[in-house]
Amino acid sequence: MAATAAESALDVALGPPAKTPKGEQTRALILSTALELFRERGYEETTMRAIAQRAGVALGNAYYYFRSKEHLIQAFYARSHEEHLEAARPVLEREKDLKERLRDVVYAKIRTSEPYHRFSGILFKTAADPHSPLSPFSPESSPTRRESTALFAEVLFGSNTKVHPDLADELPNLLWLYQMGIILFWIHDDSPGRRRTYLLVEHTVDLVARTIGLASNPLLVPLRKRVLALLRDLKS
Amino acid sequence: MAATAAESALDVALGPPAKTPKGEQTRALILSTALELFRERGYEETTMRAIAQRAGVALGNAYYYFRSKEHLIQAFYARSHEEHLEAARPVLEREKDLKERLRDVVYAKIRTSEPYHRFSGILFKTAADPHSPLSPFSPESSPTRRESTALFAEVLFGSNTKVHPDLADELPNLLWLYQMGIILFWIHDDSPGRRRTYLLVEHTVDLVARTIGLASNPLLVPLRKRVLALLRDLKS
DNA sequence: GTCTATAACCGGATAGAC
DNA sequence: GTCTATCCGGTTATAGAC
Repeated sequence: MAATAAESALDVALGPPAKTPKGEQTRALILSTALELFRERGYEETTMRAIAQRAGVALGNAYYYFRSKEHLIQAFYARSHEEHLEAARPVLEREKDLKERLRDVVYAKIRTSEPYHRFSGILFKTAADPHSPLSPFSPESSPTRRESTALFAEVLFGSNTKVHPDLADELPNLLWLYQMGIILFWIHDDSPGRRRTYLLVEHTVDLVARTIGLASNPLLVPLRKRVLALLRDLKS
Repeated sequence: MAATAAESALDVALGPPAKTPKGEQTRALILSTALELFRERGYEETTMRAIAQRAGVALGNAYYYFRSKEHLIQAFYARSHEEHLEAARPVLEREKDLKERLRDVVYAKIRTSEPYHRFSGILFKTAADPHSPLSPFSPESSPTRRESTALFAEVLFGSNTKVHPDLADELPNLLWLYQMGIILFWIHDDSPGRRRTYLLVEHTVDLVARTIGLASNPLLVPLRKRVLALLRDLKS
């Protein structure tokens, strides 16, 4: 189920041309060559010509499969999410405590992204541009975003913390946003072993989990209502 | 005082060549022409050749004053901050309530940035890359950032809210970060009249101001200590 | 120190032949 | 699906004028 969903996201991310098995193979070759070079030299330093050459295809052929250099990033998103899913699955099956689940899922994201730390800076570059189809908020990214959000829904509803029904719709989105914030921090984090990022997660995850648990507390009803009203208004 | 500081930031942003009055004038001409074109057509669609042509200078001359197209953005930062300062000054003199001060200063930022809303997307693109000298977190940007932070220090300490001394060092930074978050939202906000952004500010500013006021409350000592410890650790 | 003119390089992107 | 040729614009280089 999760795997099927991930594949569909990949399709969207990778775009139309994927008819024949051979074509599929060529695209995969180009993509992995590209990521290889990105890891080795960084994004800016990797030219489309270099990618094509190492992959043993013509420049134009690379553009046949990927509309632009940036679209390689979109494909990377999708692949990265798949790896995240896989790394997160065991935790979700084993652990039932919300805080632990949340922490381990976020850790999984960071761990699986680590080989691309340098490259990810560029990734966020395109992410911040609202009109780019590569923005995580863009319609083009919505499949991957939806799946990523679904993962957080599972973090939430598979835990033994009672989630107040009012929050059920919005919380997964907010957790996804929380993870985006962590990643933004991680991108700027050059401490050894990404110490700072882990520190930040360790502390904030506790805060988040506690807040979710407390949200049912009668004392917090007005605050909860207010936050929910704001969220609703922001969408309209 | 504020003006002097702003000028020094401009100098850094604009770079070395600025000896003669004539040169100063030429640079200003190139910059305003560029911003004009950015506003009209957007960043990507504006070529350096077009900027040079409309400014009536040779292409090489544009590069004489601005190391790259992106460096025009750095200059834009500095200019934008100056306008923000100017727009914020009357508020800071008139109003003493923390919440009002904070809101109006953030509003001033949004209002003065409004003509560049489209362009600002690109701006954030480059901002998000941690290795770019244009990142607001980079050393190159630190003068403008420092001044921007100083503005929030004034918001804080010029108000009639008692700020707990433990927080004095960090709060201005956090408020600056808060404003960055608002701007990130604003960039993605295409609602008429930027309704959503104003809504978000309206609600969160209240939360922020309240939290600052409550931070002295004995009940919150443990939380305050914890947050401060985290912030300290994140820097080490 | 400022500025012009012009040519060239490089790499992302496109067109069109096969 | 794949290739070659070409365009376009950021950037650099040069050589020289005021």
